[in-house]
Amino acid sequence: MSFPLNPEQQEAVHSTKGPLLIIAGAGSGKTRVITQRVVHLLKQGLDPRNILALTFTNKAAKEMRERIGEDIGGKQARGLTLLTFHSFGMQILQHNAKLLGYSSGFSIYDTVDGMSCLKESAAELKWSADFNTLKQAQSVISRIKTERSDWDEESLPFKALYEEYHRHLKAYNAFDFDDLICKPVRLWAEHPEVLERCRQRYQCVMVDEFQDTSIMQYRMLRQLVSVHRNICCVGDDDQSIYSWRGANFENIRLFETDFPERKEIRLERNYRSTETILDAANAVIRHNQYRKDKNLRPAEESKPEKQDSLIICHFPETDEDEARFVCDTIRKLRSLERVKYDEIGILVRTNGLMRTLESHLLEARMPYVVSGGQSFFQRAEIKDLIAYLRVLQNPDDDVSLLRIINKPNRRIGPKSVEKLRSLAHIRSWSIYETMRDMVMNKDARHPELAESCADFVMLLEELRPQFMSAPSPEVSLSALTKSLIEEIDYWDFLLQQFAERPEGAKRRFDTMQSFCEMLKRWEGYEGRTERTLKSWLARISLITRDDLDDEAEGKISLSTIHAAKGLEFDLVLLCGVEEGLLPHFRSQEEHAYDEEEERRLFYVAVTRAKRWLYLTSCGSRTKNGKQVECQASPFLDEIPTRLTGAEHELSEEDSENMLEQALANLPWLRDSEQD
DNA sequence: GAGTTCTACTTTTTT
DNA sequence: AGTAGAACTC
Repeated sequence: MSFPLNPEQQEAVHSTKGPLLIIAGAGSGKTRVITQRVVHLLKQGLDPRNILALTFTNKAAKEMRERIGEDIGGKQARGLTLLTFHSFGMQILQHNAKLLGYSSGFSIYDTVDGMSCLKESAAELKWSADFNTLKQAQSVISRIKTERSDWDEESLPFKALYEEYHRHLKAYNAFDFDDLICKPVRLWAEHPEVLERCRQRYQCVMVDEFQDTSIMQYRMLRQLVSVHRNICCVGDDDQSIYSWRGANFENIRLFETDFPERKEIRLERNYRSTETILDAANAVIRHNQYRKDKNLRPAEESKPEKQDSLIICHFPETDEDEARFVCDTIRKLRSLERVKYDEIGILVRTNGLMRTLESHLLEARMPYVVSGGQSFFQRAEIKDLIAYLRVLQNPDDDVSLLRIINKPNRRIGPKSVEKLRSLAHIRSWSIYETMRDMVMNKDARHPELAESCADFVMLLEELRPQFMSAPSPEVSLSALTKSLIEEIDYWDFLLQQFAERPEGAKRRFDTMQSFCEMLKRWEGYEGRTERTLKSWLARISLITRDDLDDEAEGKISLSTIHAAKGLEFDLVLLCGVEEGLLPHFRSQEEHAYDEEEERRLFYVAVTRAKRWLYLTSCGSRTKNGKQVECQASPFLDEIPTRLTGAEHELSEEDSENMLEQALANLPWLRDSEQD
């Protein structure tokens, strides 16, 4: 990737005034352009404090920060604001919490926390809502808050619940994910002086993955830059795969109308993939109607020494065969083409498909990492631990408090909780305040309740000052957290819970230990300015996936297509290219647009491949324990047949080559290390 | 209030 | 298949 910038890229980097829209096809060196542009701005003498760069994932932010650091040195980039949209929103809220009637130690609720809050709100309204209705309510509320839809017949019945939910959030001093965007927008509208300060500061704004912005995020941007209009958005409508969480790729068109004076640059030279793969990708995406027309073409400079391989479509009988085929292919290409493990990506549409693949990789002793899937921070034991920390930071957080009130068992069961709740309600206090008052004032009316709450209250009262004054030279947060785990004897609690399977308890306990290790590393990081509990909580509440993929080196990536966006591999194996999976059947019921999104997903998967692309589609697969018949995905037919080949049996020559390679690889003969 | 057994259903994707 | 929640028993 050390080619000089091509003319379009040059232009993008050097256009620093006024609105700029960069349509960047897959593999067109987008990240490089953004980082170079930042570097260029800095070299022009712009104060890094005046630059705001927004991304969608922590991973992207991290990568960009590293690349800028490499180019210009971290020191010169200090003060640069390079954040995810959500972190940016959170920062604004932290600085202005008071104006919204919050305090700055607020909690941030993920979907699960939000659901418990919603449940309580429903109970408050005497709704006997079942889980599915609540799920629906949650998605309606989110749609409203991202401005995907307005109140209509479908959502209106939930309006009372919506309001109650927000009353609860506020009482708990908590925000949900969507609040991190929509509250700052409202804050700016109601307090122009706050907006003005931001405008003054951020003279130059850049947005990555612009096609993933929601309408609310777009409004946020527009508010921010409407005066100086120095905004650069980089995106690719063909890679918009997040509309289910509010992404609105039409924002690209909105941008064109709102900023008629914009400059528009297209990056269509692809530095990543072989011509075969590009042809396939172009052919597929052409079937989409709602898109900006573009065509990826190979960059002239790109490597003629690499020969083009056909795209292999393979149709195994079952998912077991598919997994076996994946392992065989990896073995073969490693041997014949010397593909390295970390240049291999196995992509799937749904997390559910990973299990079989994983077990075969394990059996074949192939090193791999999974990205996507349940995050470290969503595991029950970690959520418990975080709930403790949150309650210490923010005692009004009833949701977190209730999560741990009886973990480990303190004889505060549903009955007691109900009582506490009604007492709290009467006085409009938080549950913690209610408990504390009861214990401290030896409430004679509820002796048993006060009795059972006493230890818990005393524990928290004792811990809070310690945590609040940490870190001090003597005590670190991580040490405190470790002792917290001891104090509550979580280990014992786990043993009880996993009486039958002590390994399960062990695993969970280890997870908690690694949480402490992470905290320790975070604390130890020298560039850190704030090491308080508050900032740690803020930091981790926006990490949903493990962006901390430390040890991906030398390992195969097993990933959902969504999680693979932005990555590239020499060899991509896309599994489960089946009707109902890709396109996913849930998408077929709804809008016509959704078929296009599924196609974009397929397109994203295809364009991850640099040299070899394998697509598999099974005759049947095990789903939820039962064997289900499968049909090949219609998307497969959109790849011109001249580009595809069926997988052939290994020829004699291949086998010989493989044997030869294997021998050459024997440790005592090998002279050069690989992987 | 805690522990046990049974049922139902899950996940499409993630900040 | 595995888990979470509900119902049921002590």
